[in-house]
Amino acid sequence: MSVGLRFELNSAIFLKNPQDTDVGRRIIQHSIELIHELGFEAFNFKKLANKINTTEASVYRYFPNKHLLLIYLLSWYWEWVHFLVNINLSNIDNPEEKLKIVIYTLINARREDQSVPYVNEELLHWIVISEGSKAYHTKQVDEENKEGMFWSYKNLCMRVADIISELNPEFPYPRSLASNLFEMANNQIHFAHHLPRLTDISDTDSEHSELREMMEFYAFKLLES
Amino acid sequence: MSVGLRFELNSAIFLKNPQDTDVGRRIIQHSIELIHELGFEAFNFKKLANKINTTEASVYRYFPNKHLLLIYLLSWYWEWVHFLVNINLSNIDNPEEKLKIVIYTLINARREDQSVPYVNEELLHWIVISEGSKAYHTKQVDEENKEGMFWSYKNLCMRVADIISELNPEFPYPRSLASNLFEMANNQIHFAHHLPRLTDISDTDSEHSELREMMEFYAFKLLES
DNA sequence: TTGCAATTGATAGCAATACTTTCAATTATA
DNA sequence: TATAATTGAAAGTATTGCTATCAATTGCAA
Repeated sequence: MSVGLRFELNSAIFLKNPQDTDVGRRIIQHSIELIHELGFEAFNFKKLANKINTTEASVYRYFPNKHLLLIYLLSWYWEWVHFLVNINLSNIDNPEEKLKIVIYTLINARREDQSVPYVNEELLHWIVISEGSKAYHTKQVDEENKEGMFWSYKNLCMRVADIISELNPEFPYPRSLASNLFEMANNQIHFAHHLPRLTDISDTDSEHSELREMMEFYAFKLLES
Repeated sequence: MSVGLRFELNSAIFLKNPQDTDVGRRIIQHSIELIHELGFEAFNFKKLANKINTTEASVYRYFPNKHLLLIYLLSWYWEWVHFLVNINLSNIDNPEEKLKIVIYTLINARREDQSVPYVNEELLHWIVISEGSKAYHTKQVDEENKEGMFWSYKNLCMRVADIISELNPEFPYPRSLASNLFEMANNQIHFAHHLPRLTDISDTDSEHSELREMMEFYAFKLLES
């Protein structure tokens, strides 16, 4: 039984596709809850196995370790955002409008009603914000990158870079601006929440409209010719 | 015997000031080398103790755990950059010039000749780039922040925010721009090195002059009125 | 210079983590 | 209904993260 959306993630990330089985989907669902609850450091496969009434060994049959599970969740998230971006851009021609929609979707993906029963997109967004950068801040980045494990993130990033270039073909830093917008979106939310002196946006704004305004200001100011 | 520079870091970070003793300074020196060599995840106090011919127990007498040792090293780095910024700005009045110098110092601090015998500033810079964000991406951020453990970073960031406001008092996002410049400096170097499709700057440029140009472009474009 | 305090070294130990292995029971599929 | 794939159960191992104890050494103060 296949339910709802299904993303084809790089098979180097997992040992057995968790989208295919009940245990697999329970791993996804409850690892999101547990990582969100405990933080990535305190999270482990034993606790996860207990929570979903299975064994450590079974979890290890899907993922070689918790780091790859994290990469899996993050890739899933970026595939999902990419999917939403595609939907939201389908009728749009004006590149300015496109960039605005991208910024909106980056920040507010969780508000879209496209959803998957075993994924809590809002919690997953918090994981992306709090733990996302750990995916590629390791000694094994290069090998993992060679295996294509960051493809989902890079691909979406480059999609945005293309829109930036479309908007202003003379702009010399489309990729850096794109990746910076992604990092900024996450960091500024994180700072607003935990280190408020590092940001001008407030933590109370659950729609992130201040952040959205700021990011639009950044992007369009930088891109004006 | 006190040697060279000495920074007063928040005493909540350590149990005993490592700057004061020989073992302490060896901990600093060799933890930098070892974290750089192994990455933060594979680094631990046992390996460190072996490397400096002491015991695990002794290391634990200085730092309660490796996470706080990381925070210590990062704080040391930001204090040191702050110190260099202060020196480099001492005769400068023009706020544009100030911001340029800040950007230069952020990226090229390791080239300055002010140095401390037991700290390899170049390696430490790599640690800041690769492991820096792990300091505040944990479940304990809020407690640690309450204890003032991120003061060095926040303080320098706010110093830069002040320069930004001086340059353009109307600019609505001085803190966000400051923190974004910090994050950008690190991330773009990291990307150039490991995930080159996420940036427009190249990895070959050891002086980071491309990055510097880009960051100046960003800052001044955003701040023009 | 003796005497006390602080620091370190050496050793041991313990609970938790990150896996791996084996084998039997169950479930899907052909 | 046979066969393969999947899971559960249990046990085991090496490493990690950390604490405790006590003796040896060193620093400093009277």
